[in-house]
Amino acid sequence: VGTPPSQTSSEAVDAILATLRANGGRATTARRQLLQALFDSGGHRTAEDLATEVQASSPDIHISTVYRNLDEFERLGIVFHTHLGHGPAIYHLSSAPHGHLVCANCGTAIEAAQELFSELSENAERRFGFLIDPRHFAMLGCCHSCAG
Amino acid sequence: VGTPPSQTSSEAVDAILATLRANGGRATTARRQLLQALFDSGGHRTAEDLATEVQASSPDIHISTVYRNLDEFERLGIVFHTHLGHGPAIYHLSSAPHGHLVCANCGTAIEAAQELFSELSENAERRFGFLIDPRHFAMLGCCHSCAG
DNA sequence: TTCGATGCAAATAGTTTGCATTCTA
DNA sequence: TAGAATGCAAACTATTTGCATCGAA
Repeated sequence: VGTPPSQTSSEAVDAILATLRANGGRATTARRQLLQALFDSGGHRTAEDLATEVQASSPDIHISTVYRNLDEFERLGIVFHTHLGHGPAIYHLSSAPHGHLVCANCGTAIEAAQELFSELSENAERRFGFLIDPRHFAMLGCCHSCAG
Repeated sequence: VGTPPSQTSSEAVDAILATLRANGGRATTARRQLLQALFDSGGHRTAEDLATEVQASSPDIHISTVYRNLDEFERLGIVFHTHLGHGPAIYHLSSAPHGHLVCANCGTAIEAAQELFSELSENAERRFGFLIDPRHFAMLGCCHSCAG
């Protein structure tokens, strides 16, 4: 489910909906709006954030529909969810894979490209035969300004 | 709150209770039993596991008491909690700091010493001034046997 | 015109909180 | 005997599910 940079977000939404149809799914208003919200807000949004956003234009779209669609999109590899700490999961498009560094003190989240984790991945594979996926977790710690 | 290897677990429990008293806290049955359960089971237990364990000898100890005491112990640096994935947090004594590698497929958790993360920590500090604490998070991925 | 998707309400899991009571120091 | 800790019930947050209805293909 690639998203060539030349596409507008609405073209990208249409492309995803076409993929959905091809998989026996249906292109509904809720899905179109949710995808548009994901493209528009490009970042760390909770299911509730996204629900609020789509409800601005379609007030009847229920949060359970948002959850169901986010799950479905995730199953298809279109979105990803991460836990930045306690509290709600955050969702984003999976087009730009990255990990997160979250300050335990102030909550600031830094996006970190996968290659930051490459040595760790090599270590884990060599020692344990374990293949790390740095996208799923947030890494806690202390950010520059909180460390003072 | 060091725990010299020569101590028995019950001596270690007494030492922690003494620390608690020194901090204006009180040495209650619930706390003694909870600490003993933490020492006995040396590893990844949920609050509910620990409650069940202490309830074997003291059926009236409530899960909310367990949560309150785990929080208190954590504030004092005696225990640590981690999230291995969705579902309940797991608690352990903080004496042996380690991170976790959790298989997204089968759920197996590998304990990994902090030094596995040393290059990642250096990278994060150099690039973002971010000080990683690898204990708080679990690292998802795929274990040796699931990778096949 | 079928069956996938939705809205709603209710259930669920994990954890936290308010408050009267108990027990440690 | 003061006030820390407890037991209990109820609240709370994030998420999931059952079911009747709606709507896309």
